[in-house]
Amino acid sequence: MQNAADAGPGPHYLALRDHLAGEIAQGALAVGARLPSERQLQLGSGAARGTVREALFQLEAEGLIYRRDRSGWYVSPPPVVYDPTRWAGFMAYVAEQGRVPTTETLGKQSVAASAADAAVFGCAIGTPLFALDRRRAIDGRPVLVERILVDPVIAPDLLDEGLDGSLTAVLTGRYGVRVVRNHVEMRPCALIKDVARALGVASGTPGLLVVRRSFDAGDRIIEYDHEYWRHDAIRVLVEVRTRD
Amino acid sequence: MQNAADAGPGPHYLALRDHLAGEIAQGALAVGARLPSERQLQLGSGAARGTVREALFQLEAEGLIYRRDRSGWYVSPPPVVYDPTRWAGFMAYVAEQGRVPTTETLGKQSVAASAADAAVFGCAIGTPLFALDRRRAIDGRPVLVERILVDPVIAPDLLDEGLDGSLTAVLTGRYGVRVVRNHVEMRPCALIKDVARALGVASGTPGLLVVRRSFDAGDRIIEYDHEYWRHDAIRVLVEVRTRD
DNA sequence: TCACAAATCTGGTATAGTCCAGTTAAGCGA
DNA sequence: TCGCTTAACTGGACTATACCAGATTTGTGA
Repeated sequence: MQNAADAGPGPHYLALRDHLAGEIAQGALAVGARLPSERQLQLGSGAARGTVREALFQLEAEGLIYRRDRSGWYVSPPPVVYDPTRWAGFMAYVAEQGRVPTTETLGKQSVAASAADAAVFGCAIGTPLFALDRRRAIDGRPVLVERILVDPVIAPDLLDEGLDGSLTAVLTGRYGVRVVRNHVEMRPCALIKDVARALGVASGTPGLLVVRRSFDAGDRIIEYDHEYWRHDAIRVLVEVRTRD
Repeated sequence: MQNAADAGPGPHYLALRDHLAGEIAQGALAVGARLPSERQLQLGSGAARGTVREALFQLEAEGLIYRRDRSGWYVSPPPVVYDPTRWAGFMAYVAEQGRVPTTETLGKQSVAASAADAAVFGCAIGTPLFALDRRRAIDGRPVLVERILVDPVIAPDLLDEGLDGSLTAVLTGRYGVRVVRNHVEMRPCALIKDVARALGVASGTPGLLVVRRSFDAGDRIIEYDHEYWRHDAIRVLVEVRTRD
């Protein structure tokens, strides 16, 4: 009854959402700024903490804010634009947009192909595959974790390489592989378990799963990649000429 | 302490999530089936209702289940695959996948161009534009609402046409327009207000916003379309040859 | 048999706490 | 001034209720 967070007819949490969204849009809360704590918002709005959190979840779902566990809620930086029809690696297209990309290798190992993997690689279940786990950040903020599977036949010594840069560059330069076709699939998902931990987000945070397969001229699969993105870090853009 | 919904070390709601996800995967809960009510799950799992809902929200975020307001939670049907590089309209690609598409016109009117609209159409703010609001469903379940803006110069009598089918067909057949380029942008969003109401979902449900602009050979904008999708109804797939 | 009214069930919203485990900042001693 | 300990703070998880309004079902009367 005392501030902007009531007014409207709808639920309280939506009114608080609108209020905060307005402050972000007007710049009263700048990019990267920390919002007042949940308990402060609670006092300010007169709502219960659960209601305040409801409003914050909403803003999070829209990509306007994000949380840092036990630290606070922050205004999200703008997303990077990802164009699946362009064959540029993460390091390239993030830098192109004036942001600072970094890559960190979390692990590299040989794993046995699961049933799903085997179907993709056209091999038997249990066949050894190289698995590369990486975490990538933009301006120091982790935005995705990925697992890339590569057939050892294609790159026998891959695990000995430095893989904190562009994997594609390694495959092309060291092994002479040429990717000519890309198959990209996207769907919303929830970030849970290892993925959530690696990104420093709460389990259950919404995300975007990008599954990418690249093939060479002989239609041999080169990379099979699962990327788990923070949903607010990416915007997909496709520009195409009509083919009919 | 009495059923599968405890066990693990993590939070209770994740354990319950895993339990339900398992039942869906195994087919114990079939597509379209209704889950037990929140209060029943509460009794079955021993958790508080808020905790049960937390698990349900998680599954919803992953696209496994959806809710019908004040009716219950249901297992989601499989998503349709949307390929932005193919120039096929909704009616076409949904039918292609063996599903039944329907379109319903919610309204058609002339509106004044907003600042954003004017930038896209290259016209002055306030210039009249045709706005078409539609709701589209798959197998009877509403999956998206859209607003399409069209320049009256291109299709002067558009508002008199029947628009429950393919708008593109009308523009092509009646006005001789030929789309040669498409610009598609996607980002996760929250479905709120009118959109949420039109889709019959709770305000705040996660969704996917698809913004589409189509141009003709003269690079004149033909359609400017905002599609608000239920996030679990769509999967984006892009297949491209490398161009570098 | 059919139409309508009432009781019941369902999710939606909201309150008011509790306890926990990391983060962060304050304070103090060397 | 620097480094460490400690206290305060923050979000995460959870419980236990309560009331509402729309959806659904049940029951009843015509």
